[in-house]
Amino acid sequence: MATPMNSKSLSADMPEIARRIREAGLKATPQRLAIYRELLVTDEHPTIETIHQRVLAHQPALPIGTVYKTIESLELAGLVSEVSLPGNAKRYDANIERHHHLVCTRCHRVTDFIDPALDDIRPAARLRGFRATEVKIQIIGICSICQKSDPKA
Amino acid sequence: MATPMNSKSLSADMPEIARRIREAGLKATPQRLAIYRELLVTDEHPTIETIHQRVLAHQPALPIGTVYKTIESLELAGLVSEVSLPGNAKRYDANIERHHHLVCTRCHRVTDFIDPALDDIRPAARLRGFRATEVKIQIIGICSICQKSDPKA
DNA sequence: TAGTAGTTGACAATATTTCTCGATTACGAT
DNA sequence: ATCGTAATCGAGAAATATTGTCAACTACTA
Repeated sequence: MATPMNSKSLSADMPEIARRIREAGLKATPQRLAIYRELLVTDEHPTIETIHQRVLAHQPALPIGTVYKTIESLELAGLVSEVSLPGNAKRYDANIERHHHLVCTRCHRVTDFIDPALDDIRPAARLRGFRATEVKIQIIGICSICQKSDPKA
Repeated sequence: MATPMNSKSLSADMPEIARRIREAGLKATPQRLAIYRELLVTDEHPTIETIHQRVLAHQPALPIGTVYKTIESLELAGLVSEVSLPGNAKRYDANIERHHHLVCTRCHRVTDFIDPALDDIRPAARLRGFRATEVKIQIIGICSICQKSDPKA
């Protein structure tokens, strides 16, 4: 399999972003391009609130309701996925590759983590009729940055 | 290892529930007993709203704010844990044993799933300094009940 | 270039969670 | 058994997060 174009390489490539949106059956409006782009250029799994603040830097006066609706349509189209994490607000991710998450309990940063070995997990025999389509793994712990800042805690 | 007392066996054993609460350093108030009990007798990972409705059957006029505060204190005491799942409201679980979750995308039921083999997952070498303390696994798919009601979808 | 379905903007409404503070209560110490 | 006290509860306001409504607008198709 060829290396898929990753998120970062898309950061300034608006025509490519527009193409993806149209390919998914959605209209390529400037609001959608800007919002989708914010999700593509970050790996921080931002909330709607954070996405909104960042898009405002480029698109003044974009109402937050539009961010909600846009994320919803991107999610239905399969371009974006909700990430279930502790906390009040939902978080979103434009990384469609199969990947897992490292969750730091101290700084709450969530890092993407790709490991094909984990993808092979198939506890099928024990699932008593459950037909699994996907496995999501969260590794909870302390990230390297937090360990350095206070190694013993 | 002896079989731990599971949640179901506690369902009507209020003295034992009170003992656990005191052991965790909390006062054993009637409200707390009722709320903690609701979480112990179900495996449905209910929301605060659902817990509130169920407790109301036994304790009329209990305000929902008290449910929020009680769940928070139980969580801080380590008796209850938040379960991160898709959806708007947080969900809670009194099952402290190490376990994972089967998430049905059709009926949204979440079933506990214990598999010691999965507990051995240690992707340490690839984690570049991340110190893992816990692995949470969600198996996403279609549960057996939903498969029967519409096998091909 | 016009028609149309899909989308946006403005804002109301609802849902979820946290906070404040005076009243009450569980529990250890008398 | 009663008291003192810190923890907890009850009531309700407030803050935060999300969804809904609908008229105006616009990207895309023909």
